[in-house]
Amino acid sequence: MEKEYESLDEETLFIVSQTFKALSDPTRIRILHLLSSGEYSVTEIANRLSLLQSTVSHQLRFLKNLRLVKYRREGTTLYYSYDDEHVLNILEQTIRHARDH
Amino acid sequence: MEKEYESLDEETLFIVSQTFKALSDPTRIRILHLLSSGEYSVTEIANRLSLLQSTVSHQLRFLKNLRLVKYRREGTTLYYSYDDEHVLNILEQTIRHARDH
DNA sequence: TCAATATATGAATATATGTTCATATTTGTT
DNA sequence: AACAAATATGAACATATATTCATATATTGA
Repeated sequence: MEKEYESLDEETLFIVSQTFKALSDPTRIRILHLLSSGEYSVTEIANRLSLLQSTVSHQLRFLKNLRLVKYRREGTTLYYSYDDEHVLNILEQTIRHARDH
Repeated sequence: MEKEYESLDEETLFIVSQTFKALSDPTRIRILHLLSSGEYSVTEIANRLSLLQSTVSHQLRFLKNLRLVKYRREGTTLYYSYDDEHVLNILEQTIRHARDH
């Protein structure tokens, strides 16, 4: 029934907490959820979600550092998309779980 | 391939962010991970994880408010255990994911 | 090279959060 | 009622965090 307890090493603890921290902010959740439907430029994300360009850029940097998103350049425009299917699955799974209240 | 985008309502966003916030702190992760192996009293949790009783109590209240843990009384002792299998699964899944670095 | 567009950056601010200390509360025992 | 044991609570503090504003950087085209 219950699993064997194995204490968590520092590194695992850090990675896990960072991952969930990324998913704990409403703005980042909205950005990641939008990216689950395709790729969007910074400006598009800002417009779609009614956020300042600066806010989006800051949060994308955060997500980029954790390798949760990636981008592709086209001229002066950067198209962002998700880069961690596992984490995105967890997010979408939790959204569904939250929706059936 | 990509899922249809459906904007998140306030309530869903709140629940999801709160859930991940619970999982974003190392202390709470350690407590929940310990509870995944059985039920423990506040003092036992504090001793096992080398935390102050007060710290554990505060964090357990946090987790209790989100209904992630529950307790059972036996005299003056409260035995805590997890109360949300779905969230615990997500945590354990992410720990495994983080471990194979 | 200049202008226009898209994005990034840094400082400032306000707010949220985790831990600690001291103490209160609750329950059971004598 | 008095005491001990287990847990909860509240205030204080230090730190982390998200957003905003102003500005910098980078790319393209004329």
